[in-house]
Amino acid sequence: MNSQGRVPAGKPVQLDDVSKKIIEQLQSDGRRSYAEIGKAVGLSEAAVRQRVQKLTEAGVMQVVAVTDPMQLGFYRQAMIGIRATGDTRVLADQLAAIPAVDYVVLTAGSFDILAEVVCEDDDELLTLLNLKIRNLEGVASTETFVYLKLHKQLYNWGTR
Amino acid sequence: MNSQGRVPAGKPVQLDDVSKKIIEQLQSDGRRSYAEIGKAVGLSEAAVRQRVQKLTEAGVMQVVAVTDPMQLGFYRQAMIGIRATGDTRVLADQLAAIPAVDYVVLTAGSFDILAEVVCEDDDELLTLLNLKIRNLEGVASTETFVYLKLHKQLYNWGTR
DNA sequence: AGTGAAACGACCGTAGA
DNA sequence: TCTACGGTCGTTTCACT
Repeated sequence: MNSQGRVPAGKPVQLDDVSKKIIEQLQSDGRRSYAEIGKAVGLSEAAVRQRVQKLTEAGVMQVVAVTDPMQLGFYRQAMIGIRATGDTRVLADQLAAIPAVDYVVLTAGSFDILAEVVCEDDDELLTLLNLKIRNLEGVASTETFVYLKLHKQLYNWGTR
Repeated sequence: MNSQGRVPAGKPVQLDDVSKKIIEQLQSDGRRSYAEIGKAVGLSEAAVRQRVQKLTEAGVMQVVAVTDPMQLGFYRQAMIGIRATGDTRVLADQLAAIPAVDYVVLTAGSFDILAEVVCEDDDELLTLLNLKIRNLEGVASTETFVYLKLHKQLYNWGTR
């Protein structure tokens, strides 16, 4: 069970080179078999499986399907910078509850919150902005950055 | 092979409910077996396998490992808003080539480019900003939004 | 933490509706 | 595009190191 957000995190984990290699293997193909990964990293299948299980339980890594919004008919994406009053965490919760909002981060800088939204078209984006987001209590002002082209999107944070 | 970015995209695909359910299954666990998914969606193992293959080839979906930067020792993340001169695509290419940059999008608005960076600490972030990003030709000015708390992060764009 | 082996289950290709 | 089926390979469990 795990479609939303990042895992709460278990214990801090120190990764050796072998675990990093295992993660790299799964980053290029999440369905690669443990046996095949084992050959690539020089470990038995069972050992690979144990490590993957631990890494997953610890919240270091998870294997999931990621989808392309464009291919699914969501042609408008945007990042919305929000200047807020009051507790930004409360506001962030409300934003996160909106289905079209797929990313919320609290920031330091001229915005307090950055929220990424995925919409079918400009109409939906406008409605979302004017009737939902800007109506939330604690939203002082917003600035919208409509996506023209998604240029790079990495999922392999951290191993680089 | 596919660790970087979004697939160039094949043909536009119209998804029926069954395919959407298959994607949902894989979004909650990318290693769930085709047989098990078949039971859940009422299809044979072979049929599920065929659909997953097509969805993957079409670039609608991919199964990959995603990792948590924090757990891997990258304690500083930030979004960098960039105002640019000249061709933003050229600049975006240069940004994308920097390993610490995991996300680059060309936008309309008061920034021309948004780039997310993953760093080990403030030192690395400072170096990155001052010596790499702000030195790139075509960067007029930048604004940095240091992440205080990542609040929501969805990978299941598009099915909602 | 790791290996190896045997039973089981998943995966893959092909044939056929 | 789906089901059915058989061969192959991956996974699981367990005893052992």
